[in-house]
Amino acid sequence: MGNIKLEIASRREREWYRHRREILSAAEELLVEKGFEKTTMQDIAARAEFAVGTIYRFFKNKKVLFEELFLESWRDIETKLNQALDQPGDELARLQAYHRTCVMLIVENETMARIFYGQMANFSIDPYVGIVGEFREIMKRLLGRLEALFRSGIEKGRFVDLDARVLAIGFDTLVGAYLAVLLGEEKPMDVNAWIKTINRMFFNGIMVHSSNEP
Amino acid sequence: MGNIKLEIASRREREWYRHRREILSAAEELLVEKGFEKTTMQDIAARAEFAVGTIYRFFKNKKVLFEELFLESWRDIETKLNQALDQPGDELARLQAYHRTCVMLIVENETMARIFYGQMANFSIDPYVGIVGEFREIMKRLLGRLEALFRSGIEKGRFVDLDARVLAIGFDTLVGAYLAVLLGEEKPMDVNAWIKTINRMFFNGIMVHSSNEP
Amino acid sequence: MGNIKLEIASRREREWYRHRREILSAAEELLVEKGFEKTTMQDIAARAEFAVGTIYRFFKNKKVLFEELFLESWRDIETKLNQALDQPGDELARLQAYHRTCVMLIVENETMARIFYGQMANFSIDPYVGIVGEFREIMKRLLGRLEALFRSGIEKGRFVDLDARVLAIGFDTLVGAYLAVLLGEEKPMDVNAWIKTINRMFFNGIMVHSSNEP
Amino acid sequence: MGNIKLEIASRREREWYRHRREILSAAEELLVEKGFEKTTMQDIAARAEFAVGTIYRFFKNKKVLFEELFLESWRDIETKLNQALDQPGDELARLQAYHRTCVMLIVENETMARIFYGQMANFSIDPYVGIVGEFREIMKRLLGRLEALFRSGIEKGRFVDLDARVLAIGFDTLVGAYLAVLLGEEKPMDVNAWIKTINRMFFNGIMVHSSNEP
DNA sequence: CATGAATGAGATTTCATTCAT
DNA sequence: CATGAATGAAATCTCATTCAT
Repeated sequence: MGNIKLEIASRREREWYRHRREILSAAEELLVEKGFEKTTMQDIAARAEFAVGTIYRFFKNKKVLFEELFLESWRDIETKLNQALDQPGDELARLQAYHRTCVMLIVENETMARIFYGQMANFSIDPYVGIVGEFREIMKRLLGRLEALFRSGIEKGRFVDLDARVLAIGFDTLVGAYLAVLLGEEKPMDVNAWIKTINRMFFNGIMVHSSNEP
Repeated sequence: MGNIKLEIASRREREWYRHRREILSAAEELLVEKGFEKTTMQDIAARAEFAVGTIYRFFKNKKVLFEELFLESWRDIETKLNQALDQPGDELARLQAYHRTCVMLIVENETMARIFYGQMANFSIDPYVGIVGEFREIMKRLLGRLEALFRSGIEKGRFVDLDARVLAIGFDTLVGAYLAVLLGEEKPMDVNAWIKTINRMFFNGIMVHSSNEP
Repeated sequence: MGNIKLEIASRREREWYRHRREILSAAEELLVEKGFEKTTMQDIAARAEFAVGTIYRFFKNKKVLFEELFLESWRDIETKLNQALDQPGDELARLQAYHRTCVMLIVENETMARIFYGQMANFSIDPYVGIVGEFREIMKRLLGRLEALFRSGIEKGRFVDLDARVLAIGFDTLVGAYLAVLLGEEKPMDVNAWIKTINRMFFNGIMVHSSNEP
Repeated sequence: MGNIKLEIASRREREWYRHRREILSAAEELLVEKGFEKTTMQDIAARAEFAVGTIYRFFKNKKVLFEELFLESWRDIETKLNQALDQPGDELARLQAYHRTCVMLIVENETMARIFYGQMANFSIDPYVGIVGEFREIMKRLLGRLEALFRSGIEKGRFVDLDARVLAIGFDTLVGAYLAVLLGEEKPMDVNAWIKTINRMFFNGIMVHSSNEP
């Protein structure tokens, strides 16, 4: 008996979560296709195959819907990047793990990575969704960790004595640039070629002994 | 008589052009403040101190207004960057001129640079402004020139033998990263420190003989 | 067996009736708190601790729910006021009984009295609740009885020869004014002071021999 | 030249005011016919023969529209009643002037009087229009003046020594009762008969020397 | 020409009602 | 029967665009 009840509750819950995901996915698709302001709740409802009213059972309003869409993805991204930075190994190994994770994220989760990875910062979304703050916090935390990593490398004499903050920003930006390429190019660039070239270009520039062959 | 008419016509023309600029400037200000969709024609009219109807004498509709706003700025940016790349001197000197011009453009013309330089991506999401194509063309032309420059440097044995296209993209992105910093930081970063660090980091990585002290 | 069935039926019936009351009470509370249009069926369901669908097993629709809510209260009020007017004693005594009953009703059953007693008017504006007719009938019957009482008093020479209808309306309105005071005042007025003053003011004005000390 | 300009401005202004009145009148009609919540902006626009958007050029939103509708009428009512209370003559004369003015207001301006005169206080309008406060202030001011008048009469020994506040409320309510009659009756009651009876009934009850024959 | 009042299509959001579980 | 998720019609409000003055 208890099991049956539990199962029923569980099924409901699972269904609820599935519907929520369907709505968020529809919203994500439309966000890419039409942008935030041009995506209407009618659009989302139609794409998710629900009635408009149903959308509002899951999300208080349009703003909240998109905020939750962003936050869920961003937090996932932050977690994964943190895991990369927490890997065992020296500074170089960690940065390379960060790099690989970024590329993976971009490939796996293009939409959100596109927005998250440097390409968002302000635009059409900015004035409407009051979420930029959270986004900036996440960015600030990640940049802070990168900066610490570079500082540690500089102190240990592994990296040349450049501004750790600029290095962190530069590294992060370079890594993110792959996205811009993905967007702009008709034929997507080869991931490995990209990683290899960035590694050489960037780390050759900052390693004290340029014996870095990844 | 003919001269007078010409003068009158000329004055009219100049006035017409001046009004057009006032409208575009108002639109630019509002674009930064409120974003594209949230900026109304009434807003623009009020800011430019014209009547709404008057705006429509200058621009067929809202879409065209913003397209012309972007195109004018972007073409100006392209011209200036081309001039930098056309300077006398070797590849390194030209890249450094490009770099300096970018920073100058960002500082002088933040609004458009912000949109142009790397922040464009989620603008590309918005199909309303059907101008992304033109933007990509400009980018493609500039990247093509950068790529050629790198290829030339590699062929002359001045740069290490990396993929010229990746180098071009990487360089351009790094240069544009200054904008992200401007946006994200409370206290703006020192321009010179930035230029110096990027120069070292990047060119140390790709110069065959790292005797580059700008 | 028959008895058992009867008992079961009876218990069901009693439960059905109890649930119906719970729903009506919830609706009444919300009516006061939020007004008719702003009270949603979801609100009522939540307050009554039933599911929305259940509400519809008791009442065909929202309109009917509120109609039944009003009618039940109003019929109760009519019954009690009729009992007051049926009391033994002369005209004055009956009017005073009517008066006391009104005050009691207002105190005991503020919500409905508020709607019933004089505050109804701009409810009559609302055509949604098609119940105004029934309300008017009840009012008409009660006013008719009051008018007859005044006419009888006038004929017996106990009241001065004024228009019985206007007297009835005036009396009824004065009595109802206590409600307006209850609503408008921060510190509620003393019931006894109110009754005493109204008695004197009103009956002094219409009694032939003003020896009326209630 | 100046005159022409002035005239043009004036014409615009007059037209603006006229349109505003047309909208308010349409809203008032519909308020009586359908109630506040059931009256839609579409309704008002259709009745006033404007487009919906036009209504919003005159009133920020529905709430404000109705607030201005009420306030304008209420302030007019307050002014007229104050004028009645400011008339030369003794307390009795002023109260009778107040009474006559009320009846006149009710007859001339039924809708607003209906809402203003005791019949509003709380209902469908209450939870939506945040104007009840202003309404109560006006009521409080008027009741205050009535109370002072009664107190003055009591002190001069012209009225019997009853609670001045209850007298004020009672008088005001009685006077307003005519409205309830207007609403409930098919054949409207004779104004003069009403005034005469109320005068006698009420003032007989409170005058020390009942030589009051108006 | 310039003006800005008027327009009305379209967006967001609510909520009475239904119906599969 | 009870439930409450789903529905979609309808309400409010916005704003690009037109056009009489």
